[in-house]
Amino acid sequence: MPISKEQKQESRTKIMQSAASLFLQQGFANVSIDDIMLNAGMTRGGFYAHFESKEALYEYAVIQAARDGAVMHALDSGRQGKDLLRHIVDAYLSIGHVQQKASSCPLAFLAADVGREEKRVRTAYTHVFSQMIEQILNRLEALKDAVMARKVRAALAMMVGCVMVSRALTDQVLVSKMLEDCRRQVYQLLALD
Amino acid sequence: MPISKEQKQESRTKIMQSAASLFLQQGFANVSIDDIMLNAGMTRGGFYAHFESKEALYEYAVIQAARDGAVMHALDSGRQGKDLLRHIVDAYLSIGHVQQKASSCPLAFLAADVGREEKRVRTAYTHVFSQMIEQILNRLEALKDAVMARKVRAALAMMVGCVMVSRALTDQVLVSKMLEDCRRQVYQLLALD
DNA sequence: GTCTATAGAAAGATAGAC
DNA sequence: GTCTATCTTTCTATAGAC
Repeated sequence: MPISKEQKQESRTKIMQSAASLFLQQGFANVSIDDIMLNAGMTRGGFYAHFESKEALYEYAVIQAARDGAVMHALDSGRQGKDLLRHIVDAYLSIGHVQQKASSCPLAFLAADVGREEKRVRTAYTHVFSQMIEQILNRLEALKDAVMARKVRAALAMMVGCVMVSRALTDQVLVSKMLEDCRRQVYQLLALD
Repeated sequence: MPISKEQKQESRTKIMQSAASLFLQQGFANVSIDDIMLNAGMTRGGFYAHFESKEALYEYAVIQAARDGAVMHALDSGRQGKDLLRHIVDAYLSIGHVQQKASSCPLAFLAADVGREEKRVRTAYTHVFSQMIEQILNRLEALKDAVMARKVRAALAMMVGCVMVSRALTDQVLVSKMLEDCRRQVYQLLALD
């Protein structure tokens, strides 16, 4: 790849990472193109050399957010079977995930926004969701079957709902209960004890 | 109450209902005060006789959304015990709840937005969430105990996560799987079979 | 490809008539 | 209390220099 093409790709990636991070923290509508570009170390005007509109960027930002997310990193760690599942569940249903807005799960914190977007964005979300399920199942080896697939989907729904609700709550005792209740049920559902 | 006070209250309620409906469907940031007032049958200027700002309204809109929601209506239906639980779960984890943006659960579709708001809004959400759990438990009579409370919280998290994710997905086969998987697990968790 | 400057539209909030 | 009119800010997107 020529130098200029490489540099363009580098800028493009920076923009997508910046957008993914800001959309996760503040929501699509609350982030301006100015915010995205300054956060990426550039200025407003350069944006349209990479994306035709803010909406068009959203599609790629969803995929970028998944790539940078904690679940994908856990999948890259080489863990397998129940060890992998425990690792994902413990990290996901933690106070840190509720409090630190910096590294949040895109499946949870982009869901409401994405549900209101056009088809292209929702298709990107669907792809990310399906791939995440599939990759988890592929690391379960002997445990992988249709029943396990159903359990993983249900467990993921519970984890997503738990962190979403918890982040909106002000009562920290209730947040702790939610995390503990859901962790316990997911453990039981996936037979992780 | 004098006529004028009654009329003011009536207008105020209309504004809150209009806002609750629009915030649920489009998200807080995508709805303008103009939208809210026109949807309530009034015009822009009158807004500030009722609320000091759009943010201040949000707090009351969260409570109004819960009052108008399907779960509260199920609680008002007089059902009790497992019959009530089945009724709530079946209505919640349905294609209708995923597709019809008109009457959505505020605990799910306001969560991401509320999590980014100031304390007053999040306190209103916390109050709504706690009350919903408490009211469900109070209708379970003999079934009500600490273990059941844990199960209800976990079940609610799964239901919230399921409809949130499902509404963002484009693959309708996957949506059906999510709804069915979660319904099955919630039934098992709450012993509704 | 990235910059500064700016056009054009939309939004939150206020002023004053009735 | 509700209306129309308007101030001010902010945003998306474009134009033109380098």
